[in-house]
Amino acid sequence: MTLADTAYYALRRDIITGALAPGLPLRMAMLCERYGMGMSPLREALNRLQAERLVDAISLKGFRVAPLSLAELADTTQARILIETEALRLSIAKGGDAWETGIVGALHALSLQSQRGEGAGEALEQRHHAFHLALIAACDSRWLLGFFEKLYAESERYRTQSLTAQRAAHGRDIDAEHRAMAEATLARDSDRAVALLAEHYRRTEDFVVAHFQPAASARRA
Amino acid sequence: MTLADTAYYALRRDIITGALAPGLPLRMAMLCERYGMGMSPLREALNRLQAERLVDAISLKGFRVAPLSLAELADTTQARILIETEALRLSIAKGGDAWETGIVGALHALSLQSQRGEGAGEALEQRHHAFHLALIAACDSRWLLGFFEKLYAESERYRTQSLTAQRAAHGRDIDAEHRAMAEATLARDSDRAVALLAEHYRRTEDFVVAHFQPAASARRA
DNA sequence: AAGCCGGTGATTTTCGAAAATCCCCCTTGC
DNA sequence: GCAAGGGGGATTTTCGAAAATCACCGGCTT
Repeated sequence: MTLADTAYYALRRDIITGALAPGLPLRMAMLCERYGMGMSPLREALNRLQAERLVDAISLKGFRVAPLSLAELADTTQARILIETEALRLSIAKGGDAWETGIVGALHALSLQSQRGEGAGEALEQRHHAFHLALIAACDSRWLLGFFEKLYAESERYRTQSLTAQRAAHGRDIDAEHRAMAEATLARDSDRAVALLAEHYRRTEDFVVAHFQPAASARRA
Repeated sequence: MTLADTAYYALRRDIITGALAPGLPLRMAMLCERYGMGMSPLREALNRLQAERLVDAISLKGFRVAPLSLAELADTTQARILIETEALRLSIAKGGDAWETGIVGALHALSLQSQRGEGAGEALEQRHHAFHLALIAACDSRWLLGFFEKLYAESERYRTQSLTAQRAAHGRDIDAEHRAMAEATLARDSDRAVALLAEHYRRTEDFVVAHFQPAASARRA
């Protein structure tokens, strides 16, 4: 893996987790120090992230972490439901044994980690992503899967801004929602699976809206 | 505008028009010569294009123009219909006078250029893009508009591969299709507008499939 | 006192060379 | 004859400095 790839993944993670706050100006000198490399690989990584809308670039004024806003969150959720419900329908129509197996496995791994409690945030997030990917993995569309990844990353940024996503549990059993989705999907009940998925995302949006800290977004810079 | 931006737009155009053939390896020395700049801005442009799937990058082996295939074309068309039909429905629901005005104007400009005949390929393409954008301009979703741009670019690559897109006219009146779409849209008849749009894209796909020259894709390199 | 102009320092952008890596072909050994 | 190993050249990747641009501040004019 090249340094540019390393920089890309590191920056991506730091932006999604919020280690680099929304709106933060990304000065080259600071980034060189932080990631221990020259500016060439960093600039390449930033250009990729710009195309994914995780950073903004302004000509001759450099880069900054893309800011967050509730209006953008609504758009993201809406797009996400559109993409993933279609991908889920396609998967249900086309998926075979390997796909079903992947869902069952991902759900189990997610459930284990989720009961394990507070400490394991990083792994929990990874398994949550793996589960949602498993659901739509058989859709057989590079475009839909690519859009899914971008939208998932953007959604995750909002979730981490909401009180460190501490147990979204407020009157909500997320494990049960995941189980219900998996069940409807494996039963090849497209309409029910799609409805559950959309509802899942709408609730997540509501939770984020309720706990969103606009202060977390740095000023325009 | 920075050199990197210049390189980005120039490369993007050359890839979409086919001036840089699908599959062609993009050697830095060749690109420096062709675009008259050093490699830093070129590499930044290539990284952006990679995120848009117009070029492939393989670690330590450089970049190449993303290859085309009929399987990918089917996926692109399917994704395009999903995105644009939703964006069209939203636009019809939300659009105001400015939006309607934009459609009428874009349709007129397109029609003028299209009757003007063979010579004006570049301008025709630009107006064709402007028309399709005008239809969905009121959807008020950055994500959907962004996806539209990527999918449009990819579709355009296939169209230019098909016999220089010479008058797709084979038993087809494209102007009439555009007029019908605009009419249904302005009448706020979502279902009919969406059906016409989807049919428009399916026919374009069929035309491309019929005239596609697989030889045009350079070998794996 | 308010507004405009110019200079200085900070920052981004770009270049060209150095370092690292890969590809191809030739040699060598079995 | 064929596979494995190695060397030379081509290519990508990375660095650090130079060039270009911007932002801020103080002074000057009105």
